Amino acid sequence: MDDPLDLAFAALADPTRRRILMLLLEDDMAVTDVAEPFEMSLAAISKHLGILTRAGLISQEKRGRVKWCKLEPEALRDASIWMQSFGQFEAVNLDALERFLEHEFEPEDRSKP
Amino acid sequence: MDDPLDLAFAALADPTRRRILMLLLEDDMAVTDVAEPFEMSLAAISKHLGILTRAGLISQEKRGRVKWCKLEPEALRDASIWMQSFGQFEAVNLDALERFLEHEFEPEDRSKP
DNA sequence: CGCATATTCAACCATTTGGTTGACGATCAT
DNA sequence: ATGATCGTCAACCAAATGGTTGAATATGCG
Repeated sequence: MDDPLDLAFAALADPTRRRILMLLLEDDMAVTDVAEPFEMSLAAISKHLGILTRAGLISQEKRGRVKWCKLEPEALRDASIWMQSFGQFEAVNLDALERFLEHEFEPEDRSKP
Repeated sequence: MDDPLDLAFAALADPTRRRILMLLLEDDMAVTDVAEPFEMSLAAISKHLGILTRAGLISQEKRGRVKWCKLEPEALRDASIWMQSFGQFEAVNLDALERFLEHEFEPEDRSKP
């Protein structure tokens, strides 16, 4: 039951946890700051972070009394590779991603508050 | 809770269901034939197939008394793009990627009666 | 018709999940 | 030392999950 794929997919199945990953995409964050935008107790967020950590999707490092959360894309890559084992999907995935990236690579997009 | 990404990732989180998808990669199959390699009741497999169907990962079509199960690659597309984007986020325009991913969280349905 | 095959349904069960609250151990600031 | 802040722990709860059985519903076959 602790198959890495099980853990990764199960972790990704929760919208709160996907939102957390998006937050961490911008920057490493303290647990309290991760929790701030959610209407949910700090303990609940702490649990979600524990699940993401066990799944390998993030890492946590305590410095002082602050525990910093950092995105770890490697585990996602494994899950991604699993999907690519569906040969027929690979082309679809990569094509779609490529189209997206190509479309979004137009300049002057770095002006985000 | 019926966010397509929730359903897709939750469906993929179970090893039995991933094995079923692998089986269907080879060919369309009847429910009984899908169940054959598993040491589990037919009813359990039928439930798993229902979950995969609601997630859009497979489709089921009844012909005669046999219900044929067929892989549906399209639903995997969004989940796969989501994952691959995270896995490769270092290489891309972060702002554009974030805007792209943000679209997944638009159903912020906090309008509870 | 009558029987076998294919699949689901319904009720039940144990375990997991996602959340709460309150107490607690660390750590920093004054 | 005192107190505020950061985060987890423990106990609890409701709901969902993954499985089981046994009955029920189609459908095909002889």
